[in-house]
Amino acid sequence: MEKNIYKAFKALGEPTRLKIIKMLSVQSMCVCELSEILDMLQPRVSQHLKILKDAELVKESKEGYWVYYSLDKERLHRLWNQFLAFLDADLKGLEGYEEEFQRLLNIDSNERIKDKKEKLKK
Amino acid sequence: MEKNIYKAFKALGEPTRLKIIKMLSVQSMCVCELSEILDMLQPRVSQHLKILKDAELVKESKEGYWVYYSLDKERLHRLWNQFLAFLDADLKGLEGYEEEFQRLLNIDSNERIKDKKEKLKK
DNA sequence: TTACTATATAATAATATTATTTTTATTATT
DNA sequence: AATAATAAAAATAATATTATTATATAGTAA
Repeated sequence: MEKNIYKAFKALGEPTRLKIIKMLSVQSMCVCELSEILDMLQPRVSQHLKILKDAELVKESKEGYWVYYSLDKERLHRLWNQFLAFLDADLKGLEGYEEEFQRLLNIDSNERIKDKKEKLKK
Repeated sequence: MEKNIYKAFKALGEPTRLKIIKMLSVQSMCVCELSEILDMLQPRVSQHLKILKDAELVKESKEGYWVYYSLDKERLHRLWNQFLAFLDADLKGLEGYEEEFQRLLNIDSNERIKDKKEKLKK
């Protein structure tokens, strides 16, 4: 789940792919149209589309020669909601943060509280 | 504006930085706390924090030795709104898409309409 | 079949990013 | 002043990403 989030942000965090996404927000297009409109070589467009597809941000449909790509707007909203949920999630029990949670407890109960105690003395 | 968007997504699209962001969602922390909780070397944490700061996703405040970092949640919402506005924006007049807009017009008026005409003939 | 079009994949070179190690700067403490 | 703690910056090595060039695949048409 967390991996999906950073994968999708990574896919969005590249200028060529953001341009492709913007073009697909206008209308669905095949690779050759994207290639011509963006004035980029076809393999470059295909490679970036693959990354966007792996991140589930675009969908494809074949029509004859052509492979039409479209923006998955529903997925975009889901991504953001997942991200917000990830930020809101309790660290305790959050997958992949078991050790971080333990170390955070130690920090809290040692350093920080010790600091506070010292400050209180003054 | 568009550059800010992809820069922020790029900053979010990396596992170490996403972890830092998650930790800061729990509470503000100084570099040494992040470093210990995440079990990472200090320069690694500082470098990623710099990238997050450049993307304006975190804010810093100095207290004695310590530099405390906090998550700019308001900025996160602004980022997403900017992104949605970018997707909704009319291509005509959108900064940085002047040539793409022209080429899209040509595509539309040539290839696609030609295709449609041919299909209508059948 | 043969030729043609669109797309994907593979290979390569150029560039960028990441993590570590080392050094420097700043602030606090003795 | 001298020392210690925190953080940033610089240097380096390892890795990953990007764009291009070349090749392969798949659908279509003659």
